[in-house]
Amino acid sequence: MWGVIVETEAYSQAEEACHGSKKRSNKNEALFSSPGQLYVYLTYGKYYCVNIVTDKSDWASGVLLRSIAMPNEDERSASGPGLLANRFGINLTHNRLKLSKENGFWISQTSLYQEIDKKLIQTNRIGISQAKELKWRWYLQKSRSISKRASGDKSPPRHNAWIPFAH
DNA sequence: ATATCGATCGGCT
DNA sequence: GCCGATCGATATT
Repeated sequence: MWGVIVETEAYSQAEEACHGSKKRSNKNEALFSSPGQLYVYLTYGKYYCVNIVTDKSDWASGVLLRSIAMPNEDERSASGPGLLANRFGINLTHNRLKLSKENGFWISQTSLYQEIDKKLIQTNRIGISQAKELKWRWYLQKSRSISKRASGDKSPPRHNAWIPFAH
């Protein structure tokens, strides 16, 4: 099972919206681990969210995977962090997992890369109450698989599918 | 088109 | 008891 990551958000210990900005505990320990590991948490009692740790150890950081466009699937099947985790079967047992082929989860460049329109929109993160001013959310402008808009965002296009996964 | 709301639950106060 | 890095349904402009 695979797809193209089309929407992400960044989080860092340096700002208040990051789960690791205030306390370090068993719950968020993964955020402080080394790059390439997963930080998975339960949100709203219902959904899991998946981050990839990016910065050095002992410095909380992560990129939240928000949407993935998948071939031969509904364009919204992994459109949003909770749906994404669901679709890929990721839960708390994957917390602290290191990305690698051996572990069954990894990221690589796709052969479709040349065909994809790589224009990005950079805007505000969704669902946070602090550090709202930071524009640390990015998505592929032409993707049809973007999650709901942040307030004040312009609507992502739902026409003009950006090539690969037309049904 | 935006706004509000309920479901659901582990961790914290 | 309160609160979420959510989602889908419903209500309202």
